[in-house]
Order: sequence, then C-alpha cells, then structure tokens
Amino acid sequence: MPEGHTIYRLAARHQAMFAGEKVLASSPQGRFAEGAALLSGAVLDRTEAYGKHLLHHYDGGQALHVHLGLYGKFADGDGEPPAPVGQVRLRLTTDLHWLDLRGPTACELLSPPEVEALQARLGADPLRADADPDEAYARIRRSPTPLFALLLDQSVVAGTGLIFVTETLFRAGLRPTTPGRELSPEGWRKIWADLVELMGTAVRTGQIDTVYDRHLPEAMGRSPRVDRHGGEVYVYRRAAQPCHVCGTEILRADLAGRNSYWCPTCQPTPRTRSGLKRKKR
DNA sequence: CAGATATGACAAC
DNA sequence: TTGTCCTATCTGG
Repeated sequence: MPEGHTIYRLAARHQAMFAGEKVLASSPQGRFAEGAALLSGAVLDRTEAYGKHLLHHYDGGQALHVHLGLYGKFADGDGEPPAPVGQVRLRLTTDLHWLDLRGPTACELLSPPEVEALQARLGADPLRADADPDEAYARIRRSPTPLFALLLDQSVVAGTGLIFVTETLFRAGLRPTTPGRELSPEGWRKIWADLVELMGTAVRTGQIDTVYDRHLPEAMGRSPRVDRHGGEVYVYRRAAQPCHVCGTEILRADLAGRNSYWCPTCQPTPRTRSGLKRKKR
C-alpha cells in the first residue's frame, strides 16, 4: 500500500513510538546486519517522510533511509517482540515497543550529505508545506511525455503512486496519454489541488478515497467496492466496469510499464477535440 | 502447491 | 522498452 500517505502515517507512528528513546537494532534476516550493528543504541531524534521515502534521524547525524517499494511492509507492537516470522530485514526495539521491516527496496544508513542528495532529486511533494508546484509545472509544460508518466516520475512530483495519479487524471478529465506540454495552467491547478486534498485525506483515514460525495455508493444506489484496497475510486482497477459518472466501460492499457485506466467519455483526448473542430470546417 | 499478482524503482539494452 | 529486485497474499487446480 505504499503511496506517499502511507509513509507519512508510518513516520508519525514511528516518531510516537521511538522519539527520544535509545533504540536497539538487529537484522534477523541478516541482510542489514552491518547497518543494524552501527545503528543499535542510537537515540531517535525525529522521523520524516519525503515522497515515498521514510527517514529516521538519529543522534550523531546518521539517518535510516527506508523505501518500501512494491512489497515492503512494517509491523509493530507493544512489549516483547515475537519470534521473527518471515524475512525480517530490520527489527527495532525499546522496552515498550518493537518494529519489524520486511521486503523493502531500500534499507540503508545515510550521512547528512546523502540525505540532502536524496531530497534534491525529489520533486514537489503535495503533502509537504515546502513543496513548489510551480517548478513541477514548468517541468511538465516543456515535456512531450504523457501526463501519466510525468506525474508518476518522483523527480517531478514526489509521493504520488498509481492510484492517486490515475484518479486525479480522471477528476481533471484528462486522458493519461495527454502530453505534458498540453496541460493548461488551470489543468495543473486542478491536479495539484486534488493531490493535496486527496493525499491529505488519505493520511488522516489510512485509505485512498477519490470520488465526490454525489458518486458515493449510498448516493447512487450502487454496491460499494469490494476489493481489499478499501476506498472508493473512479477508474483504478475498474477495467470493463461501468463509469460511475457516464456508464461507459472503463478501459485499461499498459503505459510507461504500468497499468493505466481511464474512461474514454469523461477523459477525451485533446486530439479528438481538435479533430472534431477540423472536421466541421 | 505452483503460479500470478501487487499502490515501485532502477539498471541495462 | 525490458528485465530484475523482493516478499506476502491471493488464485486456481
């Protein structure tokens, strides 16, 4: 479930569990044994989420950097930790709490300059007050790449994943293949505002909900989404099902190596629009 | 129980 | 664009 909101929730949770405490670290699986040994006994100063990256800042300046990737997961609990189950890359414990990390793409120790370098290569994070949406738009505006790929590019926008991007494009009425350079200032304002709002809500609720009240199951008399992902969405993973707004079948295609979903009616192509205009002449 | 699948990212063609 | 990493969970036989 790791899109940006998940990482923010984890950062807050870990801070509440461990901030100000001396933490013992180990790597039951063994693949982070060296780092765990260096980390063990340090006091956690604070935690931070930046896009999909989680940072634990410890005293002495070293930072633990975790990226969950596609499969990574944290588990935690109070009191004595259980015997490790599965491939536990990292275990952190205090007298009061324990935390296990499995399957991350990245789990490493970073020096302060390395933390700076990491943040320098990340784009505008809709969940951070220091985000610069104008810079992101400048980048989008001069690119022929599909919006879908640009919004997933973490050096353009940080923290967005497939669901937020897919759903935000639906809400803006833009097809995923729309070239970045065709995105109007109003289109970008809408997308950015939606990302800030939807991701912020997801941080509070722990799930991704993207439909307006008038399209909720109760409001429409339709059955709610039943898959394990939770929230209500317009098009993500709804291929061949009817659009909540117009009833057209949702389509799916590979784009930039990922699954993209869209409603062909609610998200027309700019080419179609100009083509229609030309035909009338 | 094998095989497919997953909200991601990167290196190598 | 393709292949690879990595782990848990869900699917079908």
